[in-house]
Amino acid sequence: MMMAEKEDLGLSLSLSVPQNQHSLQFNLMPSLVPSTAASSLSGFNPQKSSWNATFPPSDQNSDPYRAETRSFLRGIDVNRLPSTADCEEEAGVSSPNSTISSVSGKRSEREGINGEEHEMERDYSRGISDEEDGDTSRKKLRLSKDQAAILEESFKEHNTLNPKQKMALAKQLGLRPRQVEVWFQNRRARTKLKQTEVDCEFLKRCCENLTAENRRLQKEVQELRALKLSPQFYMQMTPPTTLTMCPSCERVAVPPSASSTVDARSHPHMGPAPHHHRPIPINPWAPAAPITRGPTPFDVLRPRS
DNA sequence: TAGTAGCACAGAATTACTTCA
DNA sequence: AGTGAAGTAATTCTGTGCTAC
Repeated sequence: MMMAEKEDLGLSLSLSVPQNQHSLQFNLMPSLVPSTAASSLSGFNPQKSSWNATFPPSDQNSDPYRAETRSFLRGIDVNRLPSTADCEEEAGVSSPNSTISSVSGKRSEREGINGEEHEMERDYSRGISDEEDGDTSRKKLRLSKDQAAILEESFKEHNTLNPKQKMALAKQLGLRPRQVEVWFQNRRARTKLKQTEVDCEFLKRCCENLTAENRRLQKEVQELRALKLSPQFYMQMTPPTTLTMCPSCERVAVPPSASSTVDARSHPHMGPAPHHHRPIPINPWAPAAPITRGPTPFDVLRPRS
């Protein structure tokens, strides 16, 4: 039933946003990206659309059809009170292969209808019966499988419609342009919802993985801390007490007696000349500060630049 | 040129209805 | 037969961008 229908919708979703919108480019865990991501919404690519060869994609900024519509609208009063025909069109009409369960009530009055569309709406209103006309409850149409399939196909080609596309599709389906428009609106909403679900799932998995990684690292830190306390570890290392650091320049140095990679004589503050202050021993094993990390043995032994 | 009104359109939220378990 | 959940067509509201004045 619904599940099968849902699959038929062909909702191929991914983390990328369709068309011109920016992709969600998480690079956290590439391996986690759902397989659908790669092929996501490829159907929406307007560039390869064969439909667009017939009907240029709608462009809000430079849509010639909009301009056409506007210039037409300039000739009519779009704010007029609904005519009888308009009222009838509001009652809605079922296409031959779709089903209507009840009769619709009101509809936005602000909506302007361009000439062609207007005529079309009126055409559909002709078949209305008296009983439908009198019913004030909202009409709900059930699209036939064929209608839904065609709508899906065109949605795959492009998820928005310009007026010409809308008209053509409405004509093809035997629906009112408004119905086609509404279907596309709802379809976009469903797509977005599905996309959000996918995104949430992905982020959830990212979070889980990061938590696991964090736990692993914490454990590693604990192990290293435990290790540094063991005598064997000390044996392998130069005793920290032999290391000294100049508090002035924070360079590591060793007393002349100790062998080290850093020659105290070459150190400006620790040469034969009397030092202006006493070098302090470095304790690399001091517990790290809660926020700023204290020096590790590796930090101390690493030659400074 | 800037400001504004009118318009179309899209998205979000919601309602109302249908279908099914 | 009644009911709740899910799906979806339709409505309403709001924001945005464009055009004409």
